[in-house]
Formats: sequence, C-alpha cells, structure tokens
Amino acid sequence: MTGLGPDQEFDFEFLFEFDQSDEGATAATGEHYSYASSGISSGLPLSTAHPVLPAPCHDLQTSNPVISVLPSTGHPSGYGGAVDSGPAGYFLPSGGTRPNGAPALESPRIEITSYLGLHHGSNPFFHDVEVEDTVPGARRAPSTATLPLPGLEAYRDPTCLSPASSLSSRSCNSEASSYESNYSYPYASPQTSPWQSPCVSPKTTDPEDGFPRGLGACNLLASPRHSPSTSPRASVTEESWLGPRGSRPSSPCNKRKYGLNGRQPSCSPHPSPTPSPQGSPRVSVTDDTWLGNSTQYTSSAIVAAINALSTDSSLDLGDGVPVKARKTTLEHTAAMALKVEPAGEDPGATPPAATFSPEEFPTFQHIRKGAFCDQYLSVPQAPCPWVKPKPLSPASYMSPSLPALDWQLPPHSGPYELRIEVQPKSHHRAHYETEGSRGAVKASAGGHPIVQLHGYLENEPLTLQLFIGTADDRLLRPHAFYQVHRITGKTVSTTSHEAILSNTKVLEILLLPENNMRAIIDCAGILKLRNSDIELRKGETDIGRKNTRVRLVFRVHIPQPGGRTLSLQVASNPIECSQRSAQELPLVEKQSTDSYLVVGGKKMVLSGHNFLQDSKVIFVEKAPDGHHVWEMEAKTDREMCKPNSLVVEIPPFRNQRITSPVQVNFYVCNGKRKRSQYQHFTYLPANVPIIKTEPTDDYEPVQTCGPVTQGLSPLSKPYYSQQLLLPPDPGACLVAGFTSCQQRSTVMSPPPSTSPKLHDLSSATYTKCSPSTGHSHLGLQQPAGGAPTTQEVPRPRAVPSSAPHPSSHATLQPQPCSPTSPSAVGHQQHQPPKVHRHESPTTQPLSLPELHEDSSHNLAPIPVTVKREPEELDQLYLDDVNEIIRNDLSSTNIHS
DNA sequence: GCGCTGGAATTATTT
DNA sequence: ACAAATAATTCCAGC
Repeated sequence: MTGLGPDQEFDFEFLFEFDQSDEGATAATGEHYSYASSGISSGLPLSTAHPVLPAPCHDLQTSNPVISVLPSTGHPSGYGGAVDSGPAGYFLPSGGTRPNGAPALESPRIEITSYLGLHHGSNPFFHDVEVEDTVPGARRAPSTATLPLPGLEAYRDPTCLSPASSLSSRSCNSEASSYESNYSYPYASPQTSPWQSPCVSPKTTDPEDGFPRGLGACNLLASPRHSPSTSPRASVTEESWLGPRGSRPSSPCNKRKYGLNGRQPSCSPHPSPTPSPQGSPRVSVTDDTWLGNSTQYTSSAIVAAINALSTDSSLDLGDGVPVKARKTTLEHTAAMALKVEPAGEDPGATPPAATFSPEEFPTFQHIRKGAFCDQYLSVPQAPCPWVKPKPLSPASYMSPSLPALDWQLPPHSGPYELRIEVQPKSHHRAHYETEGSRGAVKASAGGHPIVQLHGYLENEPLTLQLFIGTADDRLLRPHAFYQVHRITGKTVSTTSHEAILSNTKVLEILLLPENNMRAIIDCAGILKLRNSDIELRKGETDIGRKNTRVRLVFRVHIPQPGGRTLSLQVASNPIECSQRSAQELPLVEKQSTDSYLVVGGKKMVLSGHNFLQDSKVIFVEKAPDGHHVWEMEAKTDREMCKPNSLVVEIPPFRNQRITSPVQVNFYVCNGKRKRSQYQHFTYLPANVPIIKTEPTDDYEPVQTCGPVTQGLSPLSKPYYSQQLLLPPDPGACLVAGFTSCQQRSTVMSPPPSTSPKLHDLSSATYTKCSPSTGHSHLGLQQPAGGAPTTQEVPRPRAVPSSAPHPSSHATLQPQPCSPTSPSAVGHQQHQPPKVHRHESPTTQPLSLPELHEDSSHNLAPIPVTVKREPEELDQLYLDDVNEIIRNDLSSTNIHS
C-alpha cells in the first residue's frame, strides 16, 4: 500500500483486513448480530437481516429470574434519546484531545474485533470480592466493590484458556470494550459498550435497566470463570499470572496479528477442546502505531465497527485469519448458549438482589464474592463442568448502578465539574510485576497530579475513582495492559484503596469537602502487565506491543436527589509508559499554533521531549483510507532545537485554494521508527471566508460530501468539531446530534448502547439524543466527553423483564450521533464510491509511491484517491449517511 | 531492607 | 531461513 507515514503498516493491514472481513460480510453480520443486542433489531434495517439477533438477547435477559431489571419508564427515546443538555464539553469532549488539541493517538497496532465485546469478562466480582471499606465516611460509588485485590485474575483472565468459559468469559473478560464490543454485545455490558453512552442511567426500578447494568456489572461479573480453583486446568495465563514468574510466557500465538498474510501460528499454548473461538472479525490496525494517527484510528474504529456489523464468518473459516478471530466466533456461539442459562445455583451466593434495597448498598460493598454476571452468563455445566455459576451478590447488583468503565462520561454537568488541575507528566515508566514499584505518577512541574471536583457544595465526602485508561483514538476505556498501582508509604499523603471492576483495578480516593473536593494524586503508580498474559485473555482484542500510552481516568459519582447518581469523568493527557519510548521517541506536548493559512511560512514552536537537531517534522494529509495524500517535511531551525523544544516553519499546503479549513497532521521524526504521534494542524483558506453552508469542492476533504468523499472529511471533521467548530451553545449540538442520531439509529445499530442506563432519565438533560454518544462512537476519544450518567441507586430486586427496551435499544444504539458522524465513515466503507473519486492524489516532498508528483504549491486542487469499497449497503443506508454528512458539513461550515 | 530510579542486559518479535 | 532492528521484560546497582 502506500502510506509512507508512520502508520504505513497500519494502513496496510487495516485495509487488508477490512477487505477480508468484508467478504464475509453477509454471513458474518448475521452471526454477530445474533449475539448482538436484541435492542438493535428493533427498528433497524439490519435487524431484518439478522433475525437471530433478538432472540438470544431476549432470552438472556428474560430468562434469568434473578436478574432484576427494573423497567425503565422513561426512556422512550431510548438511548439516543437521552442526552445531556449539559455543557458543550459534553458534546465535544476535550478529554480525548491532547493538550494541543490533537487527539491522543496511540498504539500502533490495535486490533479491533468486531465481535461484540463482551470482553470484560473476568470480573473481579466473581473472584472473591471482599469488601473493605477503606474510605469511611465517603460516599462510595454504590457499584464499586472493593477488594483486596484478590487474585491477579482480576486483570488476568485465569480462565482464558478454558474453552468452556469462552463464551461468557469472552464477553466478560475482555477489558474495556472497543467499538466492536458495542456492536457485538448489546445486552451485555455497559462496560463493553462505549457507544452506550452514559447519557442515560438506568433506573433501579427498571428491570431492563437492571439487566444491562447488571451486565455492565456483568461485564464485570460475567465471567464464568471465576476463581481459578473452579477451573480444572489453569490456563496459561493464569499460570503466568499467578504462578512463579520465572520464565516469560510465550507470547500468545493467537493474539499476534500478522500483517497481510495474516499468518498466524495456530499454536495454542494451551490445548483447548475447541478451537478457540475468539474470532471475530477484526480489523487490526497495525500501524506504527504508537504514533497513532487519530484520523486513521478514527476511521479504523469506524471500519471496525462496520466490520463488526458486517463481517465475520469468512474470517472464521478463512486461512490466514488470525486464530484469535476464529476463536471469537466459536466463543460467541458458546457464549450464547451459556447466556441463556439460568442463574447460577451457587449457594454461596448472597441474597437475591430483590432483597436488597438501595439503602443496603453500602453494606453490600462489604459482601464478598458476588457473581452478578454469573447469574446471567452462567456457564453451562455440561460444557464446562468446572465452571460454577456463582450466586448473585449484592455487590453485583450494585455495580450495575454505576456506569461501566468504558462508558464515556462528561467531565462536567450542571454545576459540577471534575477537573484535572495538574496534569501528570507525559512520561512515566511503568513497572512490571517483576520489578519493584517505580513510584507514583508525577506532575511535569514536580509534585503530583491534582484533581478537583468543582461545584459540589455538600458536606458529604465523595469517592474519586482512578483507573488507567487507553490513550488511543478509540473511545476511552480501561487499558488492558496497564493497571493503576496503589502507592503507599510515608511519601504518600493521599490515602486510597483498591477495588477491581471487571479486570480493571480502580483506586478510590476520598474527596473531602474540607479539602475543597480536591485530591493530590500521589498514590497512583502504573503497573505494566505482560503483553502475553493479557493477550491470551479471552476476549482481549488489543495487542500490547507498542501500546504503551495511557491516561489517568478519574471518575466521581455524585448522589442526586431521588437516589440517582451523577457520574462525571475526566481523563488526563496521555502518558507514555515505556522506558524506551521515554528515552528515544520524540514527544510533542504542545504546539504554539494549531492552525495557519495555507501559504505557510509561519514559525511554530513545538514543546515536548526528545527533540534532536536531526529531528524532522513531517506534515501529512491523509485520505480516508489512510493513504498519505500529501507529505511535506517542514523546515526546522536546527539552531533553535533543544531537547524540549523545536522550531519549525509551517510548510505551504499543497492546495492554496482551499475554501474551508483542512486538517492535516504532522509528527516529529528522529529516525526510522522513532516518530512522535501525529499532531493536528489545520490549514486555513488564504483569503476566503470560511463560512460555507454547502460543500462545494470535491477534493476538499472537509467539503466533500457523500460517503466516498468522506474519506477526508470524516477524518478531519472530528477534530474540527472539537477544536474549531465547537459551538458555544450545547443546545445546538444537541439538535444536530439528535438528528443524526435518529437517522442513524435506524440504519445501523450498534447495539451496545442499549445499555440499561438510559432508562428513566429524570433529568431533562438526558431526554435528548446525546451528541456525545454519537461522538464517542466512532472512535474519537472522548475521555471526558460522554454524557453524564445519572442513575438511581439500584434496588436489587427481581423484576419481570416484561418491558424490554426494544425501542430504547434502537434509539440507544451506539450510532454515531455527532456531527462528526463517524458513523458516516463507517457507512462509507460499504458505499460505492460514487462521488468524488480522484485517481491520483498528489504529494510531494516525500516520495510516496502512490502519490503523484505535484507541486505542493499547486493552486489547483489535488485529487484525492479514495479507496473504493464494496457496494453493499442498501440505498437507505447510503441516503442516511449522505444526509448525515450533509448535516455535519453544513454544521461544520457554519461554525467555522 | 524497602521503595524508587536509571540503565542496561536479555529475550521476544518484527522487519 | 537468517540477520538486523525493535520492543518487551527482567536484572542490577545506587540512593
């Protein structure tokens, strides 16, 4: 392929896999859907195609008497309907962006699996959950179960190898879900569904709610595999995790992704009765990733999502398909079966949820061993005799009440704002288990990060949660390869305690009114888990290699009148955790200018680390498919170069006649494979007002309209929305987003969003479709951009799930609602390139194979090559996409 | 002795 | 299949 840029590899693989998956789209789709949320089916075109879908889910939910899903009364509009009318930030979360406004990009190779993610599987809850209330006095999040960090299993999937557990485990195990998770796992877990935006929080009284949440919890809980002991055989993972660490585990074969040929040793370290199912259609992004191209990731994410919807079967069978993918499929199947299983019979179980009242929650926290998920996802005895369903525990019920860790939540809502007053340093060498602690994350200026909750006037202390999240372009979610590590000792002034939520260790810190609800985070270190261990985990789709950037994610759950809880979240700037990267890779933290005229010539100062006199700054414009349409090395002032600052001259853009802003990227390169992440930069028209209402230029990325053209626009748009087009009035966003949402919801429906949480949103804010939801869908990172989640304290009681949320599901679908319409991108993947296809992109300075020679100064617009995608979407779909894009464009133009 | 680092040797993966 | 380059882990040593 072509891209010469950092993400070259990525591009290649991405396309490759995409195509591949595409082949089996039809079959695959059906398959996926089957697991997918039932909600999706309703009202969605896709549903028809996938009759199977609804049933499983439904069964799952309804079948289990134990599961208390409180019917939500009011979330008619469903998920999408719930919107937070809150701050603009909500819609255009900044969390995902870097300090300079650029989205955090990241890991070089990310595999996105289409299967729906139930990953989160292993849930700590399953394992002995002992509750210790270490934070007395503070109102802890109801759902959080505190554990003394029992087995490492918490983050490692002990059962990962066990075939039997695969299904449920898969769903439960995987860490935060990725896009795919949404698609694939509707009913399942909130955690896995990024799309499910937090906008809505489930009502305790709603049976359905309970369920989803439960699932979320479930996610947390879900895994069949609980304690290692229950499983007959220790999985490799487990062994490595728990056992002596004398030797490194061999890297999981099935997890590795191989570029084009997809050759992967099918070796399975651990014999498993069944081929490992993991397989889901996955798009693997192999980019030099660590550079991460936001654009690419965004699109990849989209693609992945699409793939999830439309692919798979082929993959499963095909040769050259990563084993992992194939496994997924199998697992899913199994999982489905399992899911239908009635609640576990484990005696040890705590009282039925029904018996618990909200008031009782606090107590529950201390309850040990709960397996909320187990109930739902209990593994069939026959297949996996060793897996025992665990009794429902109070804790499990509670967890459902809080948004899953991979939910995108806003940093502020109403009078409240959770803010990181002092950001952590951009580098922090994480420690391995085999090493001693490397200390707490520090602030760049010395000291430690500081987080404060503004607008909270009560006297009740609150619990601030902290976990390690991803820093790639996809939705923020718990990082599978890193865990927060509690630091204690004399040097630590902030007390904290650990809890584990679905494979993710969470540090809970008290926010005291007397301290102004401000906390100095000097108790948080970062633990690196071995890639091989995590990659073997069922359901895990990401790869650890070069996936070394994280963000600190803070959450606070504020009790609201009526028993609900408002959840806010904010993520820090990206933190590079590898030793090597910290020493060798250039890192751009700030740029003096985010945009300039196409003529260029202006000096821009980059601040960061590891800049060398030989450092090069490359500007890149990418096509939707990841091709580099244009690359230009900017002039740098070697004299002025310092390790922490670099002065570059903004090069002229290839097209001097643009009529609307064009977003490009640039990165600092210290040599082969030593490149910074992509930074964003926007070229502004030289002399044309930026206000436009209709897209006019074919070749203009921003302006391009239509699925095909989206190539460029989708990529750049996200950023525009966030950076340039941010509407002062949230309301505006809502409207736009809402529209998109509706449209999309009918077309595609990533199920996940169906989360129960959406139910019963009393606050008006949640009644609308939240843009945030939409935004997050496509991979834009919105660490803090999600909709605030308000939820009532769950009332554990079994309720007939008579009121499914089909409708709500439909609305809730994780469709992209934002103007950015990432979804559009995804759609495009399938659309016929009818519009704006140009044969030869041009580029210049850096000789790009695919690029034609052209003067960068050429006034004429340069055609952009857009990859042609199979035309398989129905017209409705296309129309929808077009509409969305149109809206987005006009919206964008207006704002700009 | 422990925790925290900075470095660097080793080993595993990719190219 | 092999070698070189890279990235991931494990070890060491000093404070």
